[in-house]
Amino acid sequence: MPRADAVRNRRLLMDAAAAEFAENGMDVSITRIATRAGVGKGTVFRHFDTKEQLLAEVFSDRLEELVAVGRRLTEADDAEAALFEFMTTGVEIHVRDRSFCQAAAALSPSEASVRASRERVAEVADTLVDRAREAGAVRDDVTGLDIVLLLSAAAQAVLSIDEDPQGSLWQRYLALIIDGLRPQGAHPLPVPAPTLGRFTG
Amino acid sequence: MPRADAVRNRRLLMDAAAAEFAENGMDVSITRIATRAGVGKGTVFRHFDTKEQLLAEVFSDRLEELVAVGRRLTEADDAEAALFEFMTTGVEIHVRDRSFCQAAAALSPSEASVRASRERVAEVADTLVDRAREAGAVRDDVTGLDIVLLLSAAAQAVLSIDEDPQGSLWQRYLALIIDGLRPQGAHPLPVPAPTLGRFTG
DNA sequence: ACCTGAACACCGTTCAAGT
DNA sequence: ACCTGAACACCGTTCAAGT
Repeated sequence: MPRADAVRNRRLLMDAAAAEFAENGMDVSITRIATRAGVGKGTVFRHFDTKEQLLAEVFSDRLEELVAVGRRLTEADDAEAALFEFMTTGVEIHVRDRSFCQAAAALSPSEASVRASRERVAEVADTLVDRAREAGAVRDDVTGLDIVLLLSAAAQAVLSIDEDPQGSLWQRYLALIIDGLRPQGAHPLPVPAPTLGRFTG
Repeated sequence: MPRADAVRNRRLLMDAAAAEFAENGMDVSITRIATRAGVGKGTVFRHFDTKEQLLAEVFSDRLEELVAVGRRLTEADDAEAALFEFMTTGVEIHVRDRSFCQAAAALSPSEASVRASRERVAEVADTLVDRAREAGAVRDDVTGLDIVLLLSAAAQAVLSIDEDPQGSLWQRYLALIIDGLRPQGAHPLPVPAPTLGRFTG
Protein backbone atom coordinates (compact mmCIF):
# COMPACT_ATOMS: atom_id res chain seq x y z
CA MET A 1 0.00 0.00 0.00
CA PRO A 2 1.89 3.04 -1.27
CA ARG A 3 1.82 6.34 0.52
CA ALA A 4 -0.32 9.16 -0.83
CA ASP A 5 2.57 11.48 -1.72
CA ALA A 6 4.30 8.62 -3.51
CA VAL A 7 1.47 7.96 -5.94
CA ARG A 8 1.13 11.70 -6.46
CA ASN A 9 4.83 12.11 -7.21
CA ARG A 10 4.81 9.19 -9.58
CA ARG A 11 2.05 10.78 -11.58
CA LEU A 12 3.76 14.17 -11.54
CA LEU A 13 6.93 12.53 -12.80
CA MET A 14 5.20 10.67 -15.61
CA ASP A 15 3.51 13.87 -16.77
CA ALA A 16 6.66 15.94 -16.57
CA ALA A 17 8.67 13.27 -18.37
CA ALA A 18 6.09 12.92 -21.14
CA ALA A 19 6.11 16.67 -21.71
CA GLU A 20 9.90 17.05 -21.61
CA PHE A 21 10.53 14.04 -23.84
CA ALA A 22 7.99 15.31 -26.34
CA GLU A 23 9.42 18.81 -26.44
CA ASN A 24 13.13 18.11 -26.22
CA GLY A 25 13.68 14.52 -27.25
CA MET A 26 14.81 11.63 -25.14
CA ASP A 27 18.12 13.25 -24.18
CA VAL A 28 16.64 15.73 -21.69
CA SER A 29 18.26 15.44 -18.31
CA ILE A 30 16.70 13.75 -15.33
CA THR A 31 17.31 16.95 -13.37
CA ARG A 32 15.13 18.86 -15.80
CA ILE A 33 12.33 16.36 -15.53
CA ALA A 34 12.53 16.29 -11.74
CA THR A 35 12.48 20.07 -11.56
CA ARG A 36 9.45 20.25 -13.83
CA ALA A 37 7.70 17.70 -11.65
CA GLY A 38 8.67 19.69 -8.57
CA VAL A 39 10.56 16.89 -6.85
CA GLY A 40 14.18 16.13 -6.03
CA LYS A 41 16.02 14.15 -8.66
CA GLY A 42 16.64 11.31 -6.24
CA THR A 43 12.91 10.70 -6.28
CA VAL A 44 13.02 9.80 -9.94
CA PHE A 45 15.12 6.75 -9.17
CA ARG A 46 12.87 5.69 -6.34
CA HIS A 47 10.03 5.33 -8.86
CA PHE A 48 11.97 4.13 -11.90
CA ASP A 49 15.04 1.90 -11.85
CA THR A 50 16.63 3.77 -14.67
CA LYS A 51 16.11 6.59 -17.12
CA GLU A 52 15.48 4.06 -19.87
CA GLN A 53 12.68 2.52 -17.82
CA LEU A 54 11.06 5.91 -17.34
CA LEU A 55 11.22 6.48 -21.08
CA ALA A 56 9.79 3.02 -21.69
CA GLU A 57 6.88 3.74 -19.35
CA VAL A 58 6.05 7.00 -21.09
CA PHE A 59 6.45 5.28 -24.44
CA SER A 60 4.03 2.49 -23.65
CA ASP A 61 1.53 4.96 -22.25
CA ARG A 62 1.48 6.57 -25.69
CA LEU A 63 1.13 3.18 -27.31
CA GLU A 64 -1.98 2.57 -25.24
CA GLU A 65 -3.57 5.52 -27.02
CA LEU A 66 -3.16 3.57 -30.22
CA VAL A 67 -4.63 0.47 -28.62
CA ALA A 68 -7.68 2.49 -27.62
CA VAL A 69 -8.14 3.85 -31.13
CA GLY A 70 -7.71 0.35 -32.54
CA ARG A 71 -10.38 -1.09 -30.23
CA ARG A 72 -12.87 1.49 -31.40
CA LEU A 73 -12.04 0.87 -35.07
CA THR A 74 -12.67 -2.82 -34.56
CA GLU A 75 -16.38 -2.09 -34.78
CA ALA A 76 -16.26 0.17 -37.83
CA ASP A 77 -18.32 -0.76 -40.86
CA ASP A 78 -15.61 -0.42 -43.48
CA ALA A 79 -12.87 -2.85 -42.45
CA GLU A 80 -10.44 -1.59 -45.08
CA ALA A 81 -10.80 2.05 -44.06
CA ALA A 82 -10.56 1.04 -40.40
CA LEU A 83 -7.19 -0.64 -40.84
CA PHE A 84 -5.73 2.27 -42.77
CA GLU A 85 -7.06 4.78 -40.26
CA PHE A 86 -5.42 2.73 -37.53
CA MET A 87 -2.12 2.93 -39.35
CA THR A 88 -2.53 6.65 -39.95
CA THR A 89 -3.16 7.26 -36.27
CA GLY A 90 -0.14 5.16 -35.42
CA VAL A 91 2.17 7.19 -37.61
CA GLU A 92 0.68 10.43 -36.29
CA ILE A 93 1.50 9.38 -32.75
CA HIS A 94 5.08 8.72 -33.82
CA VAL A 95 5.38 12.03 -35.59
CA ARG A 96 3.69 14.23 -33.02
CA ASP A 97 6.23 13.51 -30.36
CA ARG A 98 9.89 14.43 -30.69
CA SER A 99 11.04 11.45 -28.65
CA PHE A 100 8.71 8.77 -29.88
CA CYS A 101 10.68 7.64 -32.90
CA GLN A 102 13.93 7.85 -30.97
CA ALA A 103 12.38 5.74 -28.25
CA ALA A 104 11.03 3.21 -30.72
CA ALA A 105 14.55 2.78 -32.08
CA ALA A 106 16.58 3.07 -28.88
CA LEU A 107 14.52 1.18 -26.32
CA SER A 108 15.53 -2.38 -25.73
CA PRO A 109 12.73 -4.59 -27.03
CA SER A 110 12.99 -6.65 -23.88
CA GLU A 111 11.87 -3.79 -21.59
CA ALA A 112 8.86 -5.26 -19.84
CA SER A 113 6.47 -2.35 -20.23
CA VAL A 114 7.35 -1.92 -23.89
CA ARG A 115 6.83 -5.59 -24.64
CA ALA A 116 3.53 -5.59 -22.80
CA SER A 117 1.94 -2.73 -24.68
CA ARG A 118 3.53 -3.74 -27.97
CA GLU A 119 1.77 -7.05 -27.49
CA ARG A 120 -1.52 -5.29 -26.95
CA VAL A 121 -1.15 -3.13 -30.06
CA ALA A 122 -0.26 -6.19 -32.09
CA GLU A 123 -3.37 -7.91 -30.77
CA VAL A 124 -5.75 -5.14 -31.84
CA ALA A 125 -3.92 -4.89 -35.13
CA ASP A 126 -4.46 -8.60 -35.66
CA THR A 127 -8.19 -8.14 -35.35
CA LEU A 128 -8.17 -5.21 -37.75
CA VAL A 129 -6.06 -7.13 -40.27
CA ASP A 130 -8.30 -10.17 -40.10
CA ARG A 131 -11.37 -8.09 -40.78
CA ALA A 132 -9.67 -6.23 -43.62
CA ARG A 133 -8.55 -9.53 -45.11
CA GLU A 134 -12.09 -10.93 -45.08
CA ALA A 135 -13.10 -7.79 -46.95
CA GLY A 136 -10.43 -8.59 -49.53
CA ALA A 137 -8.44 -5.46 -48.72
CA VAL A 138 -5.13 -6.97 -47.62
CA ARG A 139 -3.02 -9.93 -48.64
CA ASP A 140 -3.30 -13.00 -46.48
CA ASP A 141 0.31 -13.34 -45.36
CA VAL A 142 0.53 -10.21 -43.20
CA THR A 143 -0.12 -10.08 -39.45
CA GLY A 144 -0.97 -7.41 -36.91
CA LEU A 145 2.62 -7.25 -35.75
CA ASP A 146 3.70 -6.66 -39.35
CA ILE A 147 1.36 -3.69 -39.43
CA VAL A 148 2.78 -2.24 -36.22
CA LEU A 149 6.36 -2.56 -37.43
CA LEU A 150 5.55 -1.10 -40.83
CA LEU A 151 3.78 1.97 -39.51
CA SER A 152 6.74 2.62 -37.27
CA ALA A 153 8.97 2.23 -40.32
CA ALA A 154 6.95 4.77 -42.28
CA ALA A 155 7.40 7.29 -39.49
CA GLN A 156 11.13 6.68 -39.19
CA ALA A 157 11.75 6.91 -42.92
CA VAL A 158 10.90 10.58 -42.85
CA LEU A 159 13.30 11.45 -40.03
CA SER A 160 16.32 10.85 -42.25
CA ILE A 161 15.75 13.96 -44.28
CA ASP A 162 13.51 16.21 -42.23
CA GLU A 163 14.55 17.72 -38.92
CA ASP A 164 11.03 18.58 -37.99
CA PRO A 165 8.74 15.78 -39.07
CA GLN A 166 5.55 17.68 -38.39
CA GLY A 167 5.07 17.75 -42.15
CA SER A 168 3.03 15.38 -44.23
CA LEU A 169 5.73 13.46 -46.06
CA TRP A 170 5.03 10.40 -43.95
CA GLN A 171 1.67 10.13 -45.73
CA ARG A 172 3.59 9.37 -48.90
CA TYR A 173 5.40 6.40 -47.41
CA LEU A 174 2.41 5.15 -45.54
CA ALA A 175 0.49 5.13 -48.83
CA LEU A 176 3.31 3.25 -50.55
CA ILE A 177 3.44 0.66 -47.80
CA ILE A 178 -0.31 0.27 -47.86
CA ASP A 179 -0.12 -0.45 -51.58
CA GLY A 180 2.30 -3.22 -50.69
CA LEU A 181 -0.24 -4.68 -48.30
CA ARG A 182 -2.95 -5.13 -50.93
CA PRO A 183 -3.67 -8.58 -52.33
CA GLN A 184 -3.39 -7.52 -55.98
CA GLY A 185 -0.04 -8.56 -57.36
CA ALA A 186 1.34 -9.71 -54.02
CA HIS A 187 4.46 -11.85 -54.29
CA PRO A 188 5.07 -14.50 -51.61
CA LEU A 189 7.21 -13.28 -48.73
CA PRO A 190 10.62 -14.90 -48.25
CA VAL A 191 10.50 -15.00 -44.43
CA PRO A 192 7.72 -15.99 -42.01
CA ALA A 193 6.01 -13.42 -39.83
CA PRO A 194 7.69 -12.58 -36.51
CA THR A 195 6.20 -13.23 -33.11
CA LEU A 196 6.91 -11.19 -30.02
CA GLY A 197 7.47 -14.29 -27.93
CA ARG A 198 10.37 -15.55 -29.99
CA PHE A 199 12.74 -13.03 -28.54
CA THR A 200 11.92 -13.39 -24.85
CA GLY A 201 14.39 -16.16 -24.10
CA MET B 1 49.47 21.20 -46.43
CA PRO B 2 48.86 18.93 -43.45
CA ARG B 3 51.65 17.28 -41.55
CA ALA B 4 52.37 13.60 -42.14
CA ASP B 5 51.46 12.47 -38.62
CA ALA B 6 48.21 14.42 -38.86
CA VAL B 7 46.94 12.59 -41.92
CA ARG B 8 48.05 9.32 -40.38
CA ASN B 9 46.22 10.03 -37.12
CA ARG B 10 43.09 11.03 -38.96
CA ARG B 11 43.03 7.72 -40.76
CA LEU B 12 43.74 5.80 -37.56
CA LEU B 13 40.88 7.61 -35.89
CA MET B 14 38.40 6.93 -38.69
CA ASP B 15 39.29 3.24 -38.66
CA ALA B 16 39.10 2.95 -34.90
CA ALA B 17 35.81 4.85 -34.80
CA ALA B 18 34.28 2.70 -37.55
CA ALA B 19 35.24 -0.47 -35.69
CA GLU B 20 34.07 0.74 -32.27
CA PHE B 21 30.79 2.14 -33.57
CA ALA B 22 30.11 -1.10 -35.42
CA GLU B 23 30.85 -3.30 -32.42
CA ASN B 24 29.41 -1.25 -29.61
CA GLY B 25 26.94 1.20 -31.10
CA MET B 26 27.20 4.94 -31.33
CA ASP B 27 27.44 5.45 -27.56
CA VAL B 28 31.04 4.26 -27.23
CA SER B 29 33.18 6.84 -25.53
CA ILE B 30 35.64 9.08 -27.32
CA THR B 31 38.29 7.85 -24.91
CA ARG B 32 37.77 4.31 -26.09
CA ILE B 33 38.07 5.32 -29.73
CA ALA B 34 41.17 7.41 -29.07
CA THR B 35 42.79 4.57 -27.15
CA ARG B 36 42.07 2.11 -29.95
CA ALA B 37 43.56 4.54 -32.45
CA GLY B 38 46.58 4.95 -30.18
CA VAL B 39 46.27 8.72 -29.77
CA GLY B 40 45.34 11.10 -26.98
CA LYS B 41 41.68 11.97 -26.79
CA GLY B 42 42.38 15.63 -27.38
CA THR B 43 43.51 14.65 -30.86
CA VAL B 44 40.02 13.49 -31.73
CA PHE B 45 38.73 17.04 -31.39
CA ARG B 46 41.55 18.43 -33.45
CA HIS B 47 40.31 16.37 -36.40
CA PHE B 48 36.57 16.45 -35.78
CA ASP B 49 34.62 19.34 -34.32
CA THR B 50 32.36 17.08 -32.38
CA LYS B 51 31.57 13.43 -31.71
CA GLU B 52 28.51 13.73 -33.92
CA GLN B 53 30.66 14.89 -36.80
CA LEU B 54 32.97 11.93 -36.39
CA LEU B 55 29.96 9.63 -36.46
CA ALA B 56 28.64 11.43 -39.53
CA GLU B 57 31.95 10.96 -41.33
CA VAL B 58 32.03 7.24 -40.58
CA PHE B 59 28.39 6.99 -41.57
CA SER B 60 28.85 8.62 -44.94
CA ASP B 61 31.90 6.47 -45.63
CA ARG B 62 29.62 3.46 -45.29
CA LEU B 63 27.07 5.10 -47.54
CA GLU B 64 29.71 5.43 -50.22
CA GLU B 65 29.92 1.64 -50.29
CA LEU B 66 26.30 1.65 -51.37
CA VAL B 67 27.01 4.29 -53.99
CA ALA B 68 29.74 2.08 -55.43
CA VAL B 69 27.45 -0.94 -55.59
CA GLY B 70 24.76 1.18 -57.21
CA ARG B 71 27.15 2.45 -59.89
CA ARG B 72 28.05 -1.09 -60.82
CA LEU B 73 24.41 -2.18 -60.94
CA THR B 74 23.66 0.68 -63.31
CA GLU B 75 25.09 -1.43 -66.09
CA ALA B 76 23.34 -4.67 -65.24
CA ASP B 77 21.18 -6.34 -67.87
CA ASP B 78 18.09 -6.87 -65.74
CA ALA B 79 17.02 -3.43 -64.53
CA GLU B 80 14.39 -4.81 -62.15
CA ALA B 81 16.79 -7.22 -60.48
CA ALA B 82 19.40 -4.47 -60.31
CA LEU B 83 17.15 -2.11 -58.36
CA PHE B 84 16.10 -4.77 -55.91
CA GLU B 85 19.67 -5.93 -55.41
CA PHE B 86 20.61 -2.32 -54.71
CA MET B 87 17.93 -2.14 -52.03
CA THR B 88 19.01 -5.46 -50.57
CA THR B 89 22.59 -4.28 -50.30
CA GLY B 90 21.40 -1.07 -48.70
CA VAL B 91 19.48 -2.87 -45.98
CA GLU B 92 22.38 -5.25 -45.42
CA ILE B 93 24.69 -2.32 -44.79
CA HIS B 94 22.23 -1.00 -42.22
CA VAL B 95 21.88 -4.32 -40.52
CA ARG B 96 25.54 -5.35 -40.52
CA ASP B 97 26.63 -2.44 -38.37
CA ARG B 98 25.39 -1.95 -34.85
CA SER B 99 25.53 1.83 -35.10
CA PHE B 100 24.28 2.37 -38.61
CA CYS B 101 20.56 2.45 -37.91
CA GLN B 102 21.11 4.53 -34.79
CA ALA B 103 23.16 6.95 -36.81
CA ALA B 104 20.59 7.12 -39.59
CA ALA B 105 17.99 8.10 -37.00
CA ALA B 106 20.06 10.30 -34.71
CA LEU B 107 22.27 12.27 -37.08
CA SER B 108 21.04 15.69 -37.97
CA PRO B 109 20.11 15.65 -41.66
CA SER B 110 21.89 18.95 -42.08
CA GLU B 111 25.33 17.50 -41.27
CA ALA B 112 27.37 18.39 -44.35
CA SER B 113 29.02 15.02 -44.93
CA VAL B 114 25.76 13.16 -44.44
CA ARG B 115 23.90 15.40 -46.85
CA ALA B 116 26.66 15.07 -49.42
CA SER B 117 26.72 11.29 -49.55
CA ARG B 118 22.98 10.98 -49.15
CA GLU B 119 22.75 13.10 -52.28
CA ARG B 120 25.08 10.75 -54.12
CA VAL B 121 23.13 7.65 -53.09
CA ALA B 122 19.91 9.31 -54.17
CA GLU B 123 21.50 10.11 -57.52
CA VAL B 124 22.53 6.51 -58.25
CA ALA B 125 19.16 5.33 -57.00
CA ASP B 126 17.50 7.71 -59.45
CA THR B 127 19.29 6.08 -62.33
CA LEU B 128 18.37 2.60 -61.14
CA VAL B 129 14.74 3.60 -60.66
CA ASP B 130 14.54 5.15 -64.11
CA ARG B 131 15.87 2.02 -65.73
CA ALA B 132 13.56 -0.20 -63.71
CA ARG B 133 10.64 2.00 -64.66
CA GLU B 134 11.44 1.72 -68.35
CA ALA B 135 11.43 -2.02 -67.86
CA GLY B 136 7.95 -1.71 -66.36
CA ALA B 137 9.10 -2.95 -62.97
CA VAL B 138 8.24 0.05 -60.78
CA ARG B 139 5.46 2.60 -60.62
CA ASP B 140 6.21 5.96 -62.15
CA ASP B 141 5.72 8.19 -59.12
CA VAL B 142 8.68 6.99 -57.06
CA THR B 143 12.12 8.55 -57.04
CA GLY B 144 15.61 7.48 -56.05
CA LEU B 145 15.34 9.34 -52.76
CA ASP B 146 12.13 7.45 -52.02
CA ILE B 147 14.05 4.22 -52.49
CA VAL B 148 16.80 5.31 -50.11
CA LEU B 149 14.34 6.31 -47.40
CA LEU B 150 12.33 3.13 -47.80
CA LEU B 151 15.28 0.79 -47.55
CA SER B 152 16.33 2.56 -44.40
CA ALA B 153 12.79 2.15 -43.11
CA ALA B 154 12.83 -1.58 -43.80
CA ALA B 155 16.01 -1.91 -41.75
CA GLN B 156 14.66 0.12 -38.86
CA ALA B 157 11.35 -1.72 -38.73
CA VAL B 158 13.13 -4.84 -37.57
CA LEU B 159 14.99 -3.14 -34.71
CA SER B 160 11.77 -2.66 -32.75
CA ILE B 161 11.47 -6.32 -31.90
CA ASP B 162 14.89 -7.82 -32.38
CA GLU B 163 17.89 -6.88 -30.27
CA ASP B 164 20.32 -8.38 -32.70
CA PRO B 165 19.14 -7.69 -36.22
CA GLN B 166 21.63 -10.04 -37.87
CA GLY B 167 18.63 -12.20 -38.75
CA SER B 168 16.67 -12.23 -41.96
CA LEU B 169 13.40 -10.66 -40.88
CA TRP B 170 14.28 -7.50 -42.76
CA GLN B 171 13.90 -9.49 -45.98
CA ARG B 172 10.22 -9.81 -45.19
CA TYR B 173 9.67 -6.07 -44.96
CA LEU B 174 11.87 -5.28 -47.89
CA ALA B 175 9.78 -7.69 -49.96
CA LEU B 176 6.56 -6.06 -48.77
CA ILE B 177 7.86 -2.61 -49.62
CA ILE B 178 9.05 -3.79 -53.01
CA ASP B 179 5.55 -5.06 -53.71
CA GLY B 180 4.34 -1.56 -52.97
CA LEU B 181 6.74 -0.18 -55.55
CA ARG B 182 5.33 -2.22 -58.43
CA PRO B 183 3.10 -0.56 -61.00
CA GLN B 184 0.29 -3.15 -60.70
CA GLY B 185 -2.53 -1.76 -58.60
CA ALA B 186 -0.61 1.35 -57.57
CA HIS B 187 -2.82 4.05 -56.04
CA PRO B 188 -1.78 7.69 -56.54
CA LEU B 189 0.36 9.06 -53.71
CA PRO B 190 -1.11 11.86 -51.58
CA VAL B 191 2.12 13.87 -51.21
CA PRO B 192 4.81 14.80 -53.77
CA ALA B 193 8.29 13.28 -53.59
CA PRO B 194 10.79 14.99 -51.30
CA THR B 195 13.99 16.66 -52.43
CA LEU B 196 17.13 16.94 -50.37
CA GLY B 197 17.56 20.59 -51.17
CA ARG B 198 14.29 21.65 -49.65
CA PHE B 199 15.62 21.42 -46.13
CA THR B 200 18.89 23.26 -46.51
CA GLY B 201 17.52 26.70 -45.72
C1' DA C 1 8.12 4.75 3.54
C1' DC C 2 9.43 8.05 1.15
C1' DC C 3 12.07 12.35 -0.11
C1' DT C 4 16.30 14.87 -0.70
C1' DG C 5 20.61 16.71 -2.36
C1' DA C 6 25.50 15.90 -1.77
C1' DA C 7 28.78 12.58 -3.68
C1' DC C 8 30.53 9.39 -7.40
C1' DA C 9 32.08 7.80 -11.72
C1' DC C 10 31.54 8.91 -15.99
C1' DC C 11 30.94 11.69 -20.36
C1' DG C 12 32.09 15.21 -24.33
C1' DT C 13 34.70 19.18 -24.92
C1' DT C 14 38.36 22.84 -24.02
C1' DC C 15 42.84 24.48 -23.55
C1' DA C 16 47.51 25.56 -21.61
C1' DA C 17 51.66 23.35 -21.98
C1' DG C 18 54.67 20.75 -24.55
C1' DT C 19 57.30 19.09 -29.13
C1' DA D 1 51.29 22.61 -36.67
C1' DC D 2 50.04 19.20 -34.14
C1' DC D 3 49.67 16.27 -29.88
C1' DT D 4 48.59 15.62 -25.07
C1' DG D 5 46.28 15.00 -20.70
C1' DA D 6 44.65 17.77 -16.90
C1' DA D 7 40.58 20.58 -16.07
C1' DC D 8 35.56 21.79 -16.75
C1' DA D 9 30.72 21.37 -16.85
C1' DC D 10 27.71 18.09 -17.29
C1' DC D 11 25.32 13.53 -16.99
C1' DG D 12 22.85 9.21 -14.76
C1' DT D 13 22.90 6.86 -10.58
C1' DT D 14 23.70 5.93 -5.47
C1' DC D 15 23.05 6.61 -0.78
C1' DA D 16 23.40 8.59 3.96
C1' DA D 17 20.73 11.72 6.29
C1' DG D 18 16.46 13.58 7.13
C1' DT D 19 10.98 13.53 7.89
